[in-house]
Amino acid sequence: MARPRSFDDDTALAAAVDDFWDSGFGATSTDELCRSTGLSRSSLYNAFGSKRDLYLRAILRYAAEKQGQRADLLASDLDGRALLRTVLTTVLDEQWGDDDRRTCLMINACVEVGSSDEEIRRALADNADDFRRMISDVVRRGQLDGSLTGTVGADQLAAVLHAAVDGLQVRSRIDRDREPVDHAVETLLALL
Amino acid sequence: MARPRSFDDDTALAAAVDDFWDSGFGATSTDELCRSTGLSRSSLYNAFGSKRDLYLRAILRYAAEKQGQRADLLASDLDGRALLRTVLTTVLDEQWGDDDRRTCLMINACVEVGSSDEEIRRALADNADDFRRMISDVVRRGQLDGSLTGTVGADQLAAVLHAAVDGLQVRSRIDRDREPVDHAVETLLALL
DNA sequence: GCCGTTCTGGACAGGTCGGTCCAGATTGGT
DNA sequence: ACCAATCTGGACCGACCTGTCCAGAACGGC
Repeated sequence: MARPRSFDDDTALAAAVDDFWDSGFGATSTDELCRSTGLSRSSLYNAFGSKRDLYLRAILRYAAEKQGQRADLLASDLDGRALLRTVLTTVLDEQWGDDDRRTCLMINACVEVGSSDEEIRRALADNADDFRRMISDVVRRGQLDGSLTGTVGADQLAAVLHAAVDGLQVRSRIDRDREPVDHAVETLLALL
Repeated sequence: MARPRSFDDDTALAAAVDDFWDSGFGATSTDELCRSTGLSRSSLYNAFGSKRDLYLRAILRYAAEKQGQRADLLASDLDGRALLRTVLTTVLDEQWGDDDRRTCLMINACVEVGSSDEEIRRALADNADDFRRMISDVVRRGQLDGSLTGTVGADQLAAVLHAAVDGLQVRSRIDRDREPVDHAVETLLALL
């Protein structure tokens, strides 16, 4: 009935995720988005509407991917304490393995956009809730198998652990050496 | 010998701090800096050199102010645990009292600029070290007066506490209700 | 009152920004 | 072979960006 699209939406979206992750929303130009996706301006705008809409789609895609990775981790048969350590170090591994040592796209978006766009805010909050729920599941597993102490509720601990790992990412942006960050993870685990 | 400046450098700098805190480095235009400081373009560039130099000065000024506030807090005669709670809630009070619920300028700068500018990176790292040292002092006080347990070293705990309060600020950007954040502070204190 | 020096207002330059628009290309259905 | 519908390349728009420049203003010292 009509001319078909000559590119794959999700492939283009993946490239946009990387751009926004690199430079944030404001500092990513539509020219750069065209370059990295390989799309012309018209195709980009025809497919995604606006830079802001594309940003929202990028955040949702990133969040869905992360949620999948979390499910994979939960399928592990490690005990609760070991799995919790894995969860925390996996986040930091990803950051320290990145050339620019980028913080999680979600943190970047929280800081840059925050609550100024309700739809984006909700996407960020949903992702944060998902992550906290996952951490809570891990802690609960540890409390049941005895590898973690059970004096404080898993949901409460998850909120603290989530905040701590986000803060460690911020710290990793400016630290030269990873050792203090890993040390903080061990200190955190020693408290549980 | 020459025409004197018709404005106060530090007053202008204070206005620049607020601009950069509002919008970050990239999204703050030099026009906006002229408007908020009341300076003309020539005066702004004559006094501060470039937008990047002004940004660095703004960060240093903000850090110095924060360091002063920390010294004031340390002069309190609260016991360690109560003072630690005050330190953490003061940070969050400031954020939740702000209309845009801005995260600390240092966090913003870490996320936006990171290590891409060595001079700025050092300023951010110095401030983070100062803050951790202060938290460490507070924890040590608590361990000496018995209000906090002494099983983990104060420096180690300070790193965790610093990360947690930074993470809670990120969370505060998108949460609608402050209660979960305060609850996390209490959970954190319950672990010590 | 004049001089050397610094400051100031505003115009200007050269580039980039997000977004629109349209003519022409490309398809599936008939 | 033709149509309706969608996609695509690239020109284009008006706004905004950082930084420069210069003519003239405003001072302290003499």
